[in-house]
Amino acid sequence: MNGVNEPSRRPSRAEQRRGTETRILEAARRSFAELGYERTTIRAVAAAAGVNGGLVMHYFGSKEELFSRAAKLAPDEVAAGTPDEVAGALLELLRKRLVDEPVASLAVLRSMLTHADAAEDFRAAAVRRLEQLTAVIPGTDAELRASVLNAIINGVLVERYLLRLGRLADASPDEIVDLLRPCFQSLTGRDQAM
Amino acid sequence: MNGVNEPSRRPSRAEQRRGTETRILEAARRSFAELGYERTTIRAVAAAAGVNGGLVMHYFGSKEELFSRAAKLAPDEVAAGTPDEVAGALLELLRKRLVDEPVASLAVLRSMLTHADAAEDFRAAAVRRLEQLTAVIPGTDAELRASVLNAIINGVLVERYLLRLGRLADASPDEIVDLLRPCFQSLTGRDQAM
DNA sequence: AGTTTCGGTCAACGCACGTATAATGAACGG
DNA sequence: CCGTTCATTATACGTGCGTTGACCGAAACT
Repeated sequence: MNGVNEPSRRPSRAEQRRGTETRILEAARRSFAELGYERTTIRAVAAAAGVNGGLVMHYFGSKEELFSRAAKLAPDEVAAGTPDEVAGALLELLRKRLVDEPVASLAVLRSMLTHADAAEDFRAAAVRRLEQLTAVIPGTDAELRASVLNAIINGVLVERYLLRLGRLADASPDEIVDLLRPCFQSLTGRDQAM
Repeated sequence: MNGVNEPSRRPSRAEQRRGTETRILEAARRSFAELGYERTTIRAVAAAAGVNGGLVMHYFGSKEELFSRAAKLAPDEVAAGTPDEVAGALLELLRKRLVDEPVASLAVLRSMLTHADAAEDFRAAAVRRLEQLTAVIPGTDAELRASVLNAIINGVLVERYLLRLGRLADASPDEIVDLLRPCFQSLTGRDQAM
């Protein structure tokens, strides 16, 4: 009667656990991204994941720990090259984020703004990313340029996904990236005295 | 014994009231800017203003209302002109914000990200500002350009004052503005087919 | 003067949250 | 088949918050 291809075996305890754990993490990510750290409640996350609130505590120990686990994201590297290449790489990075709307990085971003303490780890990660970006930009003010580039990327993401303001909220990634290319090329030091 | 020029008259009730009210509003602005909407507590604001918590309620009725009153800010107009002039005007606007670190606009910005409901009014204001900016930018994609410009301004402010990340946190306004000039000129449509 | 108005304090309520702990029942290992 | 483990639930505790209403005392008014 039931599907033949189905294993139909009841999931093992380990599978079960992994399953609910990721369901909780996904729900948490969504909530942190949409509501920020403070307004995200453990009970609501649990409900969205279809489990009891106590379980979230049992698995993650505390809200802060849940946040850390939910908002972990792979560091994005940007290779060295000519200014235009660096600009291109950064724009590709931005495009990727615009295309798949990375819930995790939104969770970090929004939560860094709502509860800096909770996002202390991510400050460190952001600083590292800045340093790395600085290293591939020429000029004496590379540090500032990197910082501004970072600010623009975050600004665009914030306005599109968090504030949902203006055309940036619905424009195609390609339009946005194309519009920003001259900006990025200027900031990565295209007309810099080497 | 006391200063001769001092009126030394005890302040009238109306003066008294206005005084404490503005003290409360200032304290609220600072708190909203630094902590965001959620983490700002009425009691803390009251304490910072040197009054009792109940009084804040008495004067403003609710936390939301306090926020609305505290975060009111004058709309900033940007005059029409050539693309380079518009860019210049926008940069001046940014410079002003970088120089006097406008607590009010930070309060709005941070709170729009922490509690969108509370900042509904300010969304409307932001939309109006965007429309106005769109009107002075040439080209068919003026709307998107305006939105991106707005995103950059907010991104820079967020990174400098809210995240305090990288060199943007301590660089001089002039440096920042100079660095962004080419960006803004490109976005205001300097090389646009009219 | 007496009375009203009103800036301001104080103590309390109700609620929602993070968290802790005990209990349940099914999977697991022998 | 029995004891253990462990995923999961139910319940309760403590706290801090927004909000309320009663109260006090001095200014304002007549």
